[in-house]
Amino acid sequence: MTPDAAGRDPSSFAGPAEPGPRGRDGGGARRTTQRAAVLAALHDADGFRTAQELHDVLRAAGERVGLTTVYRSLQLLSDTGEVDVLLNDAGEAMYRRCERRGHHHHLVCRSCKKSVEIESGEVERWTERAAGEHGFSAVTHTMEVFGLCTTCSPA
Amino acid sequence: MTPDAAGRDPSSFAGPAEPGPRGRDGGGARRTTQRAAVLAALHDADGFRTAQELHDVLRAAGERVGLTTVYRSLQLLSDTGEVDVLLNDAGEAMYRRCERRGHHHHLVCRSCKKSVEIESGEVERWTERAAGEHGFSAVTHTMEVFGLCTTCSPA
DNA sequence: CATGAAGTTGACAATCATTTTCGATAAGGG
DNA sequence: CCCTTATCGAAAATGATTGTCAACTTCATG
Ligand SMILES: [Zn+2]
Ligand SMILES: [Zn+2]
Ligand SMILES: [Zn+2]
Ligand SMILES: [Zn+2]
Repeated sequence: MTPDAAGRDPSSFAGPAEPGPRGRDGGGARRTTQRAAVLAALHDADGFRTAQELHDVLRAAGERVGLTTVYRSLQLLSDTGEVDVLLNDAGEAMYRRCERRGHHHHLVCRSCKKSVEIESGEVERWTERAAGEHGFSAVTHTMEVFGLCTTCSPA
Repeated sequence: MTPDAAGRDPSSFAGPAEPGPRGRDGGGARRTTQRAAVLAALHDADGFRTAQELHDVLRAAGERVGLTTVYRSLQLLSDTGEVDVLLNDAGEAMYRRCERRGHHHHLVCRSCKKSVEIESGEVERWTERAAGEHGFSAVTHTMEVFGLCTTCSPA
């Protein structure tokens, strides 16, 4: 399966995208055309995309990139925090290049997958407090908001 | 009040992944030992469990229940809202029989998976407002809080 | 510019949770 | 008890994601 879709937290449950960058860069990250292509495709999309969708786009655009590489690049990018990941209903990972660097959430269109980055100290504070009241520590959370964007909204 | 049915499958991110309404009505829901066993096992657990974990428990208890049936029963139970579902890091579905019937969230122990049901009008209100400000309609959301419960907390 | 070590790639096989198949079985109304 | 039909469940299928590993780049160095 997916040992860790987000590239962290070896335990069973999901955790949010924690900012804690590991020592990283043990070796040198090379600049390859494939990796650049993936990032570019990701940049063109204004919504979340699955690895396979990105692969299709790349192939359609004439790029010679293997599906395996797309997966690896996305994994890498999400590890370094350059792209955000979220699991859809089917449990499939979807990626998106985000503007904000720190912790934030998303408002995603159920139809076109377009998304807006949102932030909420309110929610952050609430989760901390709620967890604390129950004696839980090392608190993290996940949260995604779905809906229909203006263009996809009926009538 | 929450316009949406609230439940547990709000996201509905993957459009065509909708298998459609189960074999609803048309006949009668029969009382089978297997289905009862699954519900019982679910009742005994005080935390979220995967279909396979539940199957293992049942088999270990001597129950003769097939994995397929466990999956089907859980699907059925979640459809009727009798159990809650959430996806873990690996995108695997985990189920739990909840006390609360309406929309609520969970505080889950990353280690033992024990969980507490929590509710928050604050968060509900916030998501509605945030989505509205961006022109999104038919808003739904997902949110889970993870941490370490008192017994699993180190030192 | 040549070279080699180490990071990368990609076709293909392997995983593995979940679903589908479909003949066998059990539930329950008449 | 009988018959219709929901349900089982073993096995095969599905499908996203990962592992494999030989061939291939990148890039620092001479
Ligand atoms: Zn849209
Ligand atoms: Zn947050
Ligand atoms: Zn615990
Ligand atoms: Zn809520």
